Amino acid sequence: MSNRERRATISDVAKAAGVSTSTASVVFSGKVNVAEATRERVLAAASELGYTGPDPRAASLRRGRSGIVGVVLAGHLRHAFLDPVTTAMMDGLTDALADVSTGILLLRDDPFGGEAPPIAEAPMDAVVLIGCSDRIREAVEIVRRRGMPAVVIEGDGDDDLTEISLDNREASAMLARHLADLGHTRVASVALPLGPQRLRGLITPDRLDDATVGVTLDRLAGFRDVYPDAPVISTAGSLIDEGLAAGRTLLGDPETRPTAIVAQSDLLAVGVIRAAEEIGLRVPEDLSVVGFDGIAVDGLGSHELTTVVQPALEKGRAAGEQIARMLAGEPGESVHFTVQFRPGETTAPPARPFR
Amino acid sequence: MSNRERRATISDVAKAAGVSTSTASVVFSGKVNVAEATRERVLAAASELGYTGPDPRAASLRRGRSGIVGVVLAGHLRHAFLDPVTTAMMDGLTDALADVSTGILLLRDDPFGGEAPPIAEAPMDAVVLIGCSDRIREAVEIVRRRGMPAVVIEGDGDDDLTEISLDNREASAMLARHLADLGHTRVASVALPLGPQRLRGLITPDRLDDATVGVTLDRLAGFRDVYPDAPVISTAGSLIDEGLAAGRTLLGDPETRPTAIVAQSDLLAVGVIRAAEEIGLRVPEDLSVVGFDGIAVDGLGSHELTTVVQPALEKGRAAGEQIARMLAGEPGESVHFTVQFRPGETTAPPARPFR
DNA sequence: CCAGCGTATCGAATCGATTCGATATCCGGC
DNA sequence: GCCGGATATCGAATCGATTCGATACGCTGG
Repeated sequence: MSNRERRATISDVAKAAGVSTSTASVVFSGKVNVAEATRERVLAAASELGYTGPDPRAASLRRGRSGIVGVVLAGHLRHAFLDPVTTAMMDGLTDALADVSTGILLLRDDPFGGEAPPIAEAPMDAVVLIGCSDRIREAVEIVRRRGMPAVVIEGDGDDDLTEISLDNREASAMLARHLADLGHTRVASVALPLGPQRLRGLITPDRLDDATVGVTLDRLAGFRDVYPDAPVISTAGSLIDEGLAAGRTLLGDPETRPTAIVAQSDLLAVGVIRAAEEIGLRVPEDLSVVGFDGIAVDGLGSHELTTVVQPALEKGRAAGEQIARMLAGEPGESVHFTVQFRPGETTAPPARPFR
Repeated sequence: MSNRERRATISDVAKAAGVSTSTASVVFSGKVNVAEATRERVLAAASELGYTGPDPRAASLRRGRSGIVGVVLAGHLRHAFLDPVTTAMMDGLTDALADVSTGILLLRDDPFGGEAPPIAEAPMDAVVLIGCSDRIREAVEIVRRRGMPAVVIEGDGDDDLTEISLDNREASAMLARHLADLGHTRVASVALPLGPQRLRGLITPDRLDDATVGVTLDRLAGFRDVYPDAPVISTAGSLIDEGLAAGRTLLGDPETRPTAIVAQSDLLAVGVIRAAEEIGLRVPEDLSVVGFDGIAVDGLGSHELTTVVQPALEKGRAAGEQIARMLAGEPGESVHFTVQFRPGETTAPPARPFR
């Protein structure tokens, strides 16, 4: 009711109930037995005074825990959440963290070099870093200095931090080999962004040198293990529209047109297939396409794409579990996941075996 | 370096630098002038001791602010972020909040009646409630008692809380009238969920009584303003696949088939169009379809759908701005937004004007 | 009837910073 | 040479809870 008055504190409640603040405190935290009568008296006093429970700010100072786990996503939020893999990971993460945290703090990885980045001054107990740009590296350094547990998902781990990884290279090689086994020799690839600038276009050796996104590089390396000299186009993100644009470029010239395309994500693959359909190519008869991720996308019956399924939800969950462990004082353990090949209906032997 | 030792505090730093803790404090907060020499001495001592800046927990207790704004989304996270409107709002929100907050705390609106809901014990300065179920009502109550500013986006506001709203009813009526003007008399609608159970199927009067989602009801009311008796099917969410399923149901029987369908979201509309195409109906010749939202969806050239465009980003931004105002001590003001009609190529006069 | 034990409550220290009024220092001006 | 007024620094109170060792009390068993 009272608007401008100071809010009641636990010692006000204690006083009103005729007990010590310590007793009042345990009534709320429940960590110690309290006589039923006392408990009721305190609760009554609390509701009398409009006390809504311990101030989380004070509690977190005293306990040294705020119950908040931060998540840093590479790139802008809107962009990140467009990716089904990211959302699935977030889902697994929140799930695994439910017991140990009240919520997930979404941190912008500040593009502006403003005084202090949020990651340096947010009241959190631990951090999960998802995706990886050069900025992440910096973030890891800050977090480490602050002495809080951190888990990196799909970052380029150099040293001893806990990370959740995927066999990107092997998986990509497996997909490429699948195409090679079918007899494809003229193959191209559509890649995820190479760096924070998200430049589109053919990947050249010097662009590779500047690249910072580990996932892209690993998947590319796997592809190149099988097709060392094949052309690769980078995109601005894992989007159907990006795959469409890249597909148009790759398929534009009938002379140089590949017979198969390895897309670094399912969404890109869908875009490539659209591009093929646009110009009258049939998939898989005229063009084979493989993706990566194995996610179900709304509006696309998900059963046809030949791809590898990555355990996105489990990755998030694993990250959450490691955070929970580390908060409990145990050391974190890196976890490595493996994809599963899922044959679909978008690959077939090339129409006119080349050569 | 030291692993198990107590972390350095600001008074350690002050001692090492030979100044008072108050001086050391202002070196970090920058709120008061400090002589350059002193500042450097303190900074040197800090880095010497591995001090990484004031503990956010302590700071937030003292200041009474944690710099965190909570966001409660109806339903599960994964689901919420699938909706482009939600992500756009989040974008606007984080944007407007950048100055006043270090990050957005994603709160689950706990499905389990576990002791204390996160919203009651998270250390945040204000809350934004998005979407509206009955649970939100409860949440508002808690937040109000805790005395923190709150803004509701598209909730069913009863009393004096600050809310961001949209002219859902008028907009829907406008769309329906557009169809009426074209001559459609046999019209149906595909609605968003009515309640947290997200039941699919024909909406009956008694189902309406139990409905809790304001947006759905408002859009439905607008539609019924023009077509009072038309059939309406509810879906489990704003998804292409849901629109597809509903479309199949509505269009299944050639006898009762409508000549136009009002979908309560663009994604639903896309699904309906797919359903029409499946059974060989042409849009708009055989079936007119209108949507709602006016968002650009990846993978769908967005230029054809007849719809209304809602300022999703601005809604989020407005919410953020109101939060910022309220945190500055000014009273919050509700903001009402208006959609804009965007004619597309999915509506036309009915093929055989009925009757 | 008393020793011994378990349970409920209490006191006081502590978490780590921020902030404001007070004090010290230094300068120019008269 | 002294006073008024900036400017920089300091002291101490305070934010609101949690926690642990100590105390008081009631009960059981010998």
